[in-house]
Amino acid sequence: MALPAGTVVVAYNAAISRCARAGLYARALALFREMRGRGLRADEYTLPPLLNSAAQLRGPPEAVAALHALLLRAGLAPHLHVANALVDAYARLPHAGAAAARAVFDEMPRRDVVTWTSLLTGLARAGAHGAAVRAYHGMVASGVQPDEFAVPAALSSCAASTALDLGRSVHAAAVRLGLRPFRSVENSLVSMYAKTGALRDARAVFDAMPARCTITWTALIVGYAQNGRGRQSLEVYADMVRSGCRPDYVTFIGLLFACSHAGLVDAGRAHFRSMVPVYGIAPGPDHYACMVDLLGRAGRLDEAMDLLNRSSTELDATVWKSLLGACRVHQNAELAERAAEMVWRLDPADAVPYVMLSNLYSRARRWGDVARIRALMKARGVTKEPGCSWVGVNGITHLFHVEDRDHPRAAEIYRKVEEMTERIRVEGYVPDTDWALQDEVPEWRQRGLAYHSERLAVAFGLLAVPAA
DNA sequence: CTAGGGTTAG
Repeated sequence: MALPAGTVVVAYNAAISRCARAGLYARALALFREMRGRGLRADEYTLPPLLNSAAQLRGPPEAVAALHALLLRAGLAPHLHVANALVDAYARLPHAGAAAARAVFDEMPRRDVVTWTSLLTGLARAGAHGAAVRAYHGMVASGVQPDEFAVPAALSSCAASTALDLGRSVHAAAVRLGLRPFRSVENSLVSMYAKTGALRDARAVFDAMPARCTITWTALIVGYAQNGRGRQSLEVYADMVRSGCRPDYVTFIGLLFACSHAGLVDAGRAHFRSMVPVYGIAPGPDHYACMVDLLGRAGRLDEAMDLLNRSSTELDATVWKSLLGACRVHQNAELAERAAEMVWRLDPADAVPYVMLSNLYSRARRWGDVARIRALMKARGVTKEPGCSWVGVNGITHLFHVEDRDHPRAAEIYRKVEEMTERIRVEGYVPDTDWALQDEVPEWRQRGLAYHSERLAVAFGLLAVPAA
Protein backbone atom coordinates (compact mmCIF):
# COMPACT_ATOMS: atom_id res chain seq x y z
CA MET A 1 0.00 0.00 0.00
CA ALA A 2 1.48 3.32 -1.07
CA LEU A 3 1.29 6.37 1.16
CA PRO A 4 -0.23 9.51 -0.40
CA ALA A 5 2.52 11.66 -1.94
CA GLY A 6 1.52 14.58 0.27
CA THR A 7 2.22 12.58 3.43
CA VAL A 8 5.65 11.58 2.13
CA VAL A 9 6.51 15.18 1.27
CA VAL A 10 5.59 16.26 4.81
CA ALA A 11 7.84 13.52 6.19
CA TYR A 12 10.73 14.70 3.98
CA ASN A 13 10.09 18.30 4.95
CA ALA A 14 10.23 17.41 8.63
CA ALA A 15 13.46 15.46 8.16
CA ILE A 16 15.09 18.22 6.09
CA SER A 17 14.07 20.81 8.68
CA ARG A 18 15.52 18.74 11.55
CA CYS A 19 18.81 18.28 9.69
CA ALA A 20 19.06 21.99 8.89
CA ARG A 21 18.36 22.92 12.49
CA ALA A 22 20.97 20.46 13.71
CA GLY A 23 23.56 21.94 11.35
CA LEU A 24 23.61 18.83 9.15
CA TYR A 25 23.38 20.90 5.98
CA ALA A 26 24.88 18.38 3.59
CA ARG A 27 22.47 15.76 4.89
CA ALA A 28 19.53 18.12 4.34
CA LEU A 29 20.55 18.67 0.73
CA ALA A 30 21.08 14.94 0.24
CA LEU A 31 17.54 14.28 1.48
CA PHE A 32 16.28 16.78 -1.07
CA ARG A 33 18.06 14.94 -3.89
CA GLU A 34 16.57 11.67 -2.66
CA MET A 35 13.15 13.29 -2.56
CA ARG A 36 13.43 14.44 -6.17
CA GLY A 37 14.74 11.04 -7.19
CA ARG A 38 11.43 9.63 -6.01
CA GLY A 39 9.56 12.12 -8.17
CA LEU A 40 8.36 14.26 -5.26
CA ARG A 41 7.97 18.01 -5.60
CA ALA A 42 9.37 20.46 -3.11
CA ASP A 43 6.81 22.83 -1.61
CA GLU A 44 6.87 26.05 0.42
CA TYR A 45 7.92 24.10 3.52
CA THR A 46 10.82 22.36 1.80
CA LEU A 47 12.55 25.45 0.45
CA PRO A 48 13.32 27.55 3.54
CA PRO A 49 15.44 24.95 5.38
CA LEU A 50 17.01 23.91 2.07
CA LEU A 51 18.03 27.47 1.23
CA ASN A 52 19.37 27.83 4.72
CA SER A 53 21.43 24.65 4.33
CA ALA A 54 22.79 25.64 0.93
CA ALA A 55 23.89 29.01 2.30
CA GLN A 56 25.39 27.73 5.55
CA LEU A 57 27.25 24.86 3.90
CA ARG A 58 29.70 27.42 2.53
CA GLY A 59 29.69 25.52 -0.71
CA PRO A 60 29.52 27.06 -4.18
CA PRO A 61 27.16 30.06 -4.45
CA GLU A 62 25.56 28.28 -7.40
CA ALA A 63 23.78 26.03 -4.92
CA VAL A 64 21.65 28.93 -3.73
CA ALA A 65 21.15 30.21 -7.27
CA ALA A 66 20.01 26.73 -8.37
CA LEU A 67 17.42 26.60 -5.59
CA HIS A 68 16.38 30.12 -6.60
CA ALA A 69 15.76 28.95 -10.20
CA LEU A 70 13.91 25.90 -8.94
CA LEU A 71 11.58 27.86 -6.68
CA LEU A 72 10.80 30.30 -9.50
CA ARG A 73 9.89 27.39 -11.81
CA ALA A 74 7.76 25.82 -9.08
CA GLY A 75 5.90 29.09 -8.55
CA LEU A 76 6.93 29.21 -4.89
CA ALA A 77 8.34 32.75 -4.97
CA PRO A 78 5.11 34.41 -3.73
CA HIS A 79 5.34 32.55 -0.41
CA LEU A 80 6.74 35.04 2.07
CA HIS A 81 8.63 32.38 4.07
CA VAL A 82 10.29 31.15 0.88
CA ALA A 83 11.22 34.62 -0.37
CA ASN A 84 12.53 35.60 3.06
CA ALA A 85 14.66 32.47 3.21
CA LEU A 86 16.00 33.33 -0.25
CA VAL A 87 16.95 36.86 0.80
CA ASP A 88 18.69 35.46 3.86
CA ALA A 89 20.46 32.71 1.89
CA TYR A 90 21.91 35.20 -0.59
CA ALA A 91 22.79 37.56 2.24
CA ARG A 92 24.91 34.84 3.85
CA LEU A 93 27.05 34.28 0.75
CA PRO A 94 30.40 36.04 0.69
CA HIS A 95 31.26 38.60 -2.01
CA ALA A 96 28.22 39.55 -4.07
CA GLY A 97 25.79 38.07 -1.55
CA ALA A 98 24.41 41.34 -0.21
CA ALA A 99 23.79 42.67 -3.73
CA ALA A 100 21.96 39.49 -4.74
CA ALA A 101 19.88 39.64 -1.56
CA ARG A 102 19.01 43.24 -2.32
CA ALA A 103 17.93 42.31 -5.86
CA VAL A 104 15.53 39.66 -4.55
CA PHE A 105 14.35 42.05 -1.83
CA ASP A 106 13.60 44.78 -4.41
CA GLU A 107 11.44 42.40 -6.43
CA MET A 108 9.26 41.35 -3.51
CA PRO A 109 5.70 42.71 -3.62
CA ARG A 110 5.27 42.23 0.14
CA ARG A 111 7.88 42.48 2.88
CA ASP A 112 7.60 41.89 6.58
CA VAL A 113 9.94 42.43 9.51
CA VAL A 114 11.79 39.20 8.71
CA THR A 115 12.47 40.35 5.13
CA TRP A 116 13.89 43.64 6.36
CA THR A 117 15.95 41.99 9.10
CA SER A 118 17.43 39.52 6.61
CA LEU A 119 18.50 42.37 4.35
CA LEU A 120 19.83 44.37 7.28
CA THR A 121 21.98 41.55 8.66
CA GLY A 122 23.21 40.75 5.17
CA LEU A 123 24.41 44.32 4.73
CA ALA A 124 26.02 44.18 8.17
CA ARG A 125 27.79 40.94 7.28
CA ALA A 126 29.18 42.65 4.18
CA GLY A 127 30.49 45.45 6.39
CA ALA A 128 27.98 47.97 5.00
CA HIS A 129 26.84 49.18 8.41
CA GLY A 130 25.69 52.57 7.17
CA ALA A 131 23.44 50.86 4.61
CA ALA A 132 22.24 48.49 7.34
CA VAL A 133 21.16 51.41 9.53
CA ARG A 134 19.46 52.98 6.51
CA ALA A 135 17.62 49.68 5.97
CA TYR A 136 16.37 49.93 9.55
CA HIS A 137 15.00 53.38 8.82
CA GLY A 138 13.57 52.16 5.52
CA MET A 139 11.69 49.47 7.42
CA VAL A 140 10.25 52.00 9.86
CA ALA A 141 9.34 54.37 7.02
CA SER A 142 7.49 51.61 5.18
CA GLY A 143 5.32 51.03 8.23
CA VAL A 144 6.87 47.73 9.35
CA GLN A 145 7.37 47.65 13.12
CA PRO A 146 10.81 46.58 14.29
CA ASP A 147 10.77 43.68 16.73
CA GLU A 148 13.20 42.06 19.18
CA PHE A 149 15.22 40.65 16.27
CA ALA A 150 15.38 43.77 14.12
CA VAL A 151 16.38 46.16 16.91
CA PRO A 152 19.46 44.21 18.05
CA ALA A 153 20.54 43.83 14.43
CA ALA A 154 20.25 47.58 13.89
CA LEU A 155 22.02 48.40 17.17
CA SER A 156 24.84 46.08 16.19
CA SER A 157 25.42 48.13 13.04
CA CYS A 158 25.20 51.37 15.03
CA ALA A 159 27.89 49.96 17.31
CA ALA A 160 30.09 48.86 14.42
CA SER A 161 29.94 52.29 12.81
CA THR A 162 30.26 54.02 16.23
CA ALA A 163 27.04 55.90 15.49
CA LEU A 164 26.10 56.76 19.07
CA ASP A 165 23.36 59.24 18.15
CA LEU A 166 21.67 56.75 15.84
CA GLY A 167 22.03 54.13 18.55
CA ARG A 168 20.29 56.39 21.02
CA SER A 169 17.41 56.96 18.61
CA VAL A 170 17.00 53.21 18.06
CA HIS A 171 17.09 52.81 21.84
CA ALA A 172 14.27 55.37 22.18
CA ALA A 173 12.24 53.61 19.48
CA ALA A 174 12.76 50.26 21.22
CA VAL A 175 11.37 51.74 24.44
CA ARG A 176 8.37 53.17 22.57
CA LEU A 177 7.67 49.79 20.96
CA GLY A 178 7.82 48.06 24.33
CA LEU A 179 10.88 46.01 23.35
CA ARG A 180 13.05 46.92 26.31
CA PRO A 181 12.27 43.77 28.29
CA PHE A 182 13.80 41.52 25.63
CA ARG A 183 17.19 40.20 26.68
CA SER A 184 18.40 40.49 23.07
CA VAL A 185 17.53 44.20 23.03
CA GLU A 186 19.19 44.86 26.39
CA ASN A 187 22.33 42.97 25.36
CA SER A 188 22.67 44.89 22.14
CA LEU A 189 22.20 48.16 24.04
CA VAL A 190 25.00 47.29 26.46
CA SER A 191 27.26 46.45 23.53
CA MET A 192 26.30 49.49 21.45
CA TYR A 193 26.92 51.94 24.31
CA ALA A 194 30.18 50.27 25.28
CA LYS A 195 31.50 50.21 21.71
CA THR A 196 30.65 53.82 21.09
CA GLY A 197 32.52 54.80 24.24
CA ALA A 198 29.43 55.62 26.32
CA LEU A 199 30.54 53.36 29.14
CA ARG A 200 28.31 54.98 31.74
CA ASP A 201 25.23 54.32 29.61
CA ALA A 202 26.38 50.74 28.99
CA ARG A 203 26.76 50.25 32.72
CA ALA A 204 23.39 51.87 33.43
CA VAL A 205 21.59 49.50 31.05
CA PHE A 206 23.55 46.57 32.49
CA ASP A 207 22.75 47.51 36.10
CA ALA A 208 19.05 47.99 35.35
CA MET A 209 18.69 44.52 33.83
CA PRO A 210 16.62 42.14 35.95
CA ALA A 211 18.61 39.16 34.63
CA ARG A 212 21.82 38.76 32.65
CA CYS A 213 23.16 36.01 30.45
CA THR A 214 26.60 35.10 29.10
CA ILE A 215 26.15 37.50 26.18
CA THR A 216 25.40 40.39 28.55
CA TRP A 217 28.52 39.84 30.62
CA THR A 218 30.66 39.28 27.53
CA ALA A 219 29.43 42.52 25.95
CA LEU A 220 30.48 44.49 29.01
CA ILE A 221 33.86 42.73 29.31
CA VAL A 222 34.66 43.46 25.66
CA GLY A 223 33.35 47.02 26.03
CA TYR A 224 35.66 47.88 28.90
CA ALA A 225 38.62 46.25 27.15
CA GLN A 226 38.04 48.19 23.94
CA ASN A 227 38.01 51.44 25.89
CA GLY A 228 41.32 50.72 27.55
CA ARG A 229 39.79 49.55 30.84
CA GLY A 230 41.28 46.06 30.95
CA ARG A 231 41.26 45.86 34.72
CA GLN A 232 37.56 46.67 34.83
CA SER A 233 37.01 43.87 32.32
CA LEU A 234 38.65 41.47 34.75
CA GLU A 235 36.49 42.75 37.60
CA VAL A 236 33.36 42.22 35.52
CA TYR A 237 34.57 38.72 34.71
CA ALA A 238 35.04 38.00 38.42
CA ASP A 239 31.51 39.25 39.10
CA MET A 240 30.23 37.08 36.29
CA VAL A 241 31.75 33.94 37.75
CA ARG A 242 30.54 34.90 41.25
CA SER A 243 27.02 35.35 39.92
CA GLY A 244 27.09 31.77 38.66
CA CYS A 245 27.04 32.66 34.95
CA ARG A 246 29.28 30.42 32.85
CA PRO A 247 31.70 32.07 30.44
CA ASP A 248 31.75 30.68 26.89
CA TYR A 249 34.11 30.65 23.92
CA VAL A 250 33.42 34.29 23.10
CA THR A 251 33.77 35.43 26.72
CA PHE A 252 37.33 34.13 26.75
CA ILE A 253 38.18 36.00 23.55
CA GLY A 254 37.08 39.21 25.27
CA LEU A 255 38.82 38.34 28.50
CA LEU A 256 42.14 37.48 26.87
CA PHE A 257 41.88 40.58 24.70
CA ALA A 258 41.41 42.62 27.89
CA CYS A 259 44.50 41.05 29.47
CA SER A 260 46.47 41.70 26.31
CA HIS A 261 45.55 45.37 26.18
CA ALA A 262 46.17 45.93 29.87
CA GLY A 263 49.49 44.08 29.73
CA LEU A 264 48.29 41.57 32.32
CA VAL A 265 50.42 38.63 31.23
CA ASP A 266 50.04 36.48 34.34
CA ALA A 267 46.26 36.93 34.49
CA GLY A 268 45.98 36.13 30.80
CA ARG A 269 48.03 32.95 31.16
CA ALA A 270 45.96 31.88 34.20
CA HIS A 271 42.61 32.47 32.45
CA PHE A 272 43.80 30.71 29.30
CA ARG A 273 44.88 27.70 31.38
CA SER A 274 41.53 27.61 33.19
CA MET A 275 39.54 27.15 29.98
CA VAL A 276 39.71 23.38 29.63
CA PRO A 277 39.91 22.18 33.26
CA VAL A 278 37.37 24.61 34.73
CA TYR A 279 34.95 25.25 31.88
CA GLY A 280 35.55 22.47 29.39
CA ILE A 281 36.15 24.97 26.59
CA ALA A 282 38.89 23.99 24.16
CA PRO A 283 40.89 27.05 23.09
CA GLY A 284 40.37 27.83 19.42
CA PRO A 285 42.55 29.79 17.00
CA ASP A 286 40.90 32.98 18.28
CA HIS A 287 42.23 32.38 21.77
CA TYR A 288 45.67 31.49 20.49
CA ALA A 289 45.74 34.74 18.52
CA CYS A 290 44.94 36.68 21.71
CA MET A 291 47.62 34.82 23.65
CA VAL A 292 50.22 35.45 20.96
CA ASP A 293 49.27 39.11 21.06
CA LEU A 294 49.52 39.15 24.87
CA LEU A 295 52.87 37.37 25.01
CA GLY A 296 54.16 39.22 21.96
CA ARG A 297 53.49 42.63 23.47
CA ALA A 298 55.44 41.51 26.53
CA GLY A 299 58.33 40.52 24.27
CA ARG A 300 57.86 36.82 25.02
CA LEU A 301 58.11 35.62 21.43
CA ASP A 302 59.66 32.30 22.36
CA GLU A 303 56.88 31.54 24.81
CA ALA A 304 54.32 32.49 22.13
CA MET A 305 55.97 30.18 19.59
CA ASP A 306 56.12 27.46 22.21
CA LEU A 307 52.42 27.80 22.90
CA LEU A 308 51.63 27.47 19.20
CA ASN A 309 53.86 24.43 18.82
CA ARG A 310 52.04 22.71 21.64
CA SER A 311 48.54 23.68 20.47
CA SER A 312 46.18 20.94 19.45
CA THR A 313 43.77 23.02 17.36
CA GLU A 314 44.19 23.99 13.77
CA LEU A 315 45.74 27.45 13.72
CA ASP A 316 44.50 29.98 11.21
CA ALA A 317 46.05 32.97 9.46
CA THR A 318 45.06 35.39 12.23
CA VAL A 319 47.27 33.55 14.72
CA TRP A 320 50.29 33.89 12.47
CA LYS A 321 49.47 37.52 11.76
CA SER A 322 49.46 38.20 15.49
CA LEU A 323 52.88 36.60 15.76
CA LEU A 324 54.05 38.60 12.77
CA GLY A 325 52.90 41.80 14.47
CA ALA A 326 54.85 40.91 17.59
CA CYS A 327 57.93 40.07 15.50
CA ARG A 328 57.72 43.46 13.82
CA VAL A 329 57.66 45.28 17.15
CA HIS A 330 60.52 43.23 18.56
CA GLN A 331 62.55 43.10 15.35
CA ASN A 332 62.67 39.34 15.04
CA ALA A 333 63.17 38.90 11.31
CA GLU A 334 63.77 35.19 11.36
CA LEU A 335 60.56 34.30 13.17
CA ALA A 336 58.68 36.92 11.12
CA GLU A 337 59.67 35.18 7.87
CA ARG A 338 58.40 31.87 9.23
CA ALA A 339 55.11 33.45 10.38
CA ALA A 340 54.70 35.18 6.99
CA GLU A 341 55.26 31.84 5.26
CA MET A 342 52.47 30.33 7.38
CA VAL A 343 50.08 33.15 6.47
CA TRP A 344 50.84 32.74 2.77
CA ARG A 345 50.25 29.02 3.00
CA LEU A 346 46.76 29.72 4.37
CA ASP A 347 45.96 32.80 2.30
CA PRO A 348 48.33 33.63 -0.58
CA ALA A 349 46.53 36.87 -1.40
CA ASP A 350 46.93 38.43 2.04
CA ALA A 351 48.90 41.68 1.82
CA VAL A 352 49.51 41.96 5.58
CA PRO A 353 52.68 39.83 5.71
CA TYR A 354 54.33 41.89 2.96
CA VAL A 355 53.60 45.15 4.71
CA MET A 356 54.73 43.78 8.07
CA LEU A 357 57.98 42.36 6.69
CA SER A 358 58.64 45.48 4.71
CA ASN A 359 58.15 47.61 7.84
CA LEU A 360 60.34 45.34 9.90
CA TYR A 361 63.24 45.45 7.41
CA SER A 362 62.94 49.16 6.88
CA ARG A 363 63.22 49.80 10.61
CA ALA A 364 66.32 47.63 10.56
CA ARG A 365 67.56 49.62 7.54
CA ARG A 366 67.86 46.39 5.57
CA TRP A 367 66.92 48.04 2.26
CA GLY A 368 67.86 44.99 0.20
CA ASP A 369 65.30 42.91 2.07
CA VAL A 370 62.74 45.67 1.78
CA ALA A 371 63.19 45.65 -2.00
CA ARG A 372 63.03 41.85 -2.08
CA ILE A 373 59.69 41.81 -0.20
CA ARG A 374 58.25 44.55 -2.38
CA ALA A 375 59.33 42.70 -5.54
CA LEU A 376 57.84 39.48 -4.20
CA MET A 377 54.56 41.23 -3.53
CA LYS A 378 54.50 42.69 -7.01
CA ALA A 379 55.46 39.42 -8.68
CA ARG A 380 52.66 37.60 -6.92
CA GLY A 381 50.17 40.28 -7.92
CA VAL A 382 49.22 41.08 -4.33
CA THR A 383 47.90 44.56 -3.73
CA LYS A 384 47.20 46.44 -0.55
CA GLU A 385 44.35 48.88 -0.52
CA PRO A 386 45.41 52.09 1.16
CA GLY A 387 44.28 52.63 4.72
CA CYS A 388 41.83 55.37 5.55
CA SER A 389 40.44 57.17 8.59
CA TRP A 390 37.18 58.94 9.13
CA VAL A 391 35.42 61.21 11.52
CA GLY A 392 31.70 61.86 11.86
CA VAL A 393 30.57 65.46 12.26
CA ASN A 394 26.88 66.34 12.51
CA GLY A 395 25.92 62.99 11.09
CA ILE A 396 28.20 63.31 8.06
CA THR A 397 31.18 61.00 7.72
CA HIS A 398 34.36 62.60 6.41
CA LEU A 399 36.83 60.06 5.05
CA PHE A 400 40.54 60.64 4.48
CA HIS A 401 43.41 58.79 2.80
CA VAL A 402 47.11 59.53 3.17
CA GLU A 403 47.95 62.98 1.82
CA ASP A 404 44.36 63.35 0.71
CA ARG A 405 43.46 66.79 -0.70
CA ASP A 406 39.95 65.96 -1.84
CA HIS A 407 38.23 67.51 1.14
CA PRO A 408 36.75 71.00 0.46
CA ARG A 409 38.53 72.31 3.57
CA ALA A 410 41.85 70.64 2.69
CA ALA A 411 43.90 73.84 3.02
CA GLU A 412 42.60 74.50 6.53
CA ILE A 413 43.04 70.87 7.51
CA TYR A 414 46.67 70.87 6.39
CA ARG A 415 47.35 74.06 8.33
CA LYS A 416 45.79 72.41 11.38
CA VAL A 417 48.03 69.34 10.92
CA GLU A 418 51.10 71.59 10.72
CA GLU A 419 49.98 73.26 13.93
CA MET A 420 49.38 69.91 15.66
CA THR A 421 52.73 68.57 14.47
CA GLU A 422 54.51 71.65 15.75
CA ARG A 423 52.79 71.40 19.12
CA ILE A 424 53.67 67.73 19.66
CA ARG A 425 57.24 68.40 18.42
CA VAL A 426 57.60 71.02 21.13
CA GLU A 427 56.35 68.39 23.59
CA GLY A 428 59.22 66.14 22.49
CA TYR A 429 57.73 64.04 19.69
CA VAL A 430 60.23 62.60 17.23
CA PRO A 431 58.71 61.13 14.04
CA ASP A 432 59.67 57.50 13.53
CA THR A 433 60.23 57.64 9.79
CA ASP A 434 61.57 54.10 9.69
CA TRP A 435 58.00 52.83 9.82
CA ALA A 436 57.01 54.39 6.55
CA LEU A 437 56.89 52.27 3.43
CA GLN A 438 60.01 52.11 1.42
CA ASP A 439 59.39 52.57 -2.25
CA GLU A 440 59.29 56.27 -1.56
CA VAL A 441 62.17 58.67 -1.69
CA PRO A 442 63.52 59.22 1.85
CA GLU A 443 62.40 62.84 2.11
CA TRP A 444 58.84 61.76 1.31
CA ARG A 445 58.81 59.31 4.12
CA GLN A 446 58.36 61.90 6.78
CA ARG A 447 55.58 63.50 4.80
CA GLY A 448 53.73 60.16 4.53
CA LEU A 449 53.66 60.08 8.29
CA ALA A 450 52.90 63.76 8.70
CA TYR A 451 49.78 63.57 6.53
CA HIS A 452 48.72 60.13 7.65
CA SER A 453 44.95 59.68 7.15
CA GLU A 454 44.39 59.55 10.88
CA ARG A 455 46.08 62.90 11.40
CA LEU A 456 43.94 64.46 8.69
CA ALA A 457 40.79 63.05 10.29
CA VAL A 458 41.79 64.26 13.75
CA ALA A 459 42.70 67.70 12.40
CA PHE A 460 39.37 68.01 10.64
CA GLY A 461 37.59 66.85 13.80
CA LEU A 462 39.33 69.57 15.80
CA LEU A 463 38.39 72.18 13.22
CA ALA A 464 34.79 71.10 12.78
CA VAL A 465 33.82 70.40 16.37
CA PRO A 466 33.84 73.46 18.56
CA ALA A 467 35.91 73.11 21.71
CA ALA A 468 33.79 72.00 24.63
C1' DC B 1 7.04 20.28 8.15
C1' DT B 2 8.93 26.80 6.71
C1' DA B 3 12.13 32.61 7.32
C1' DG B 4 15.47 36.94 10.66
C1' DG B 5 18.63 38.73 15.98
C1' DG B 6 21.89 40.14 20.53
C1' DT B 7 28.43 38.74 22.72
C1' DT B 8 34.10 37.63 18.79
C1' DA B 9 40.67 40.32 19.30
C1' DG B 10 44.32 41.90 14.90
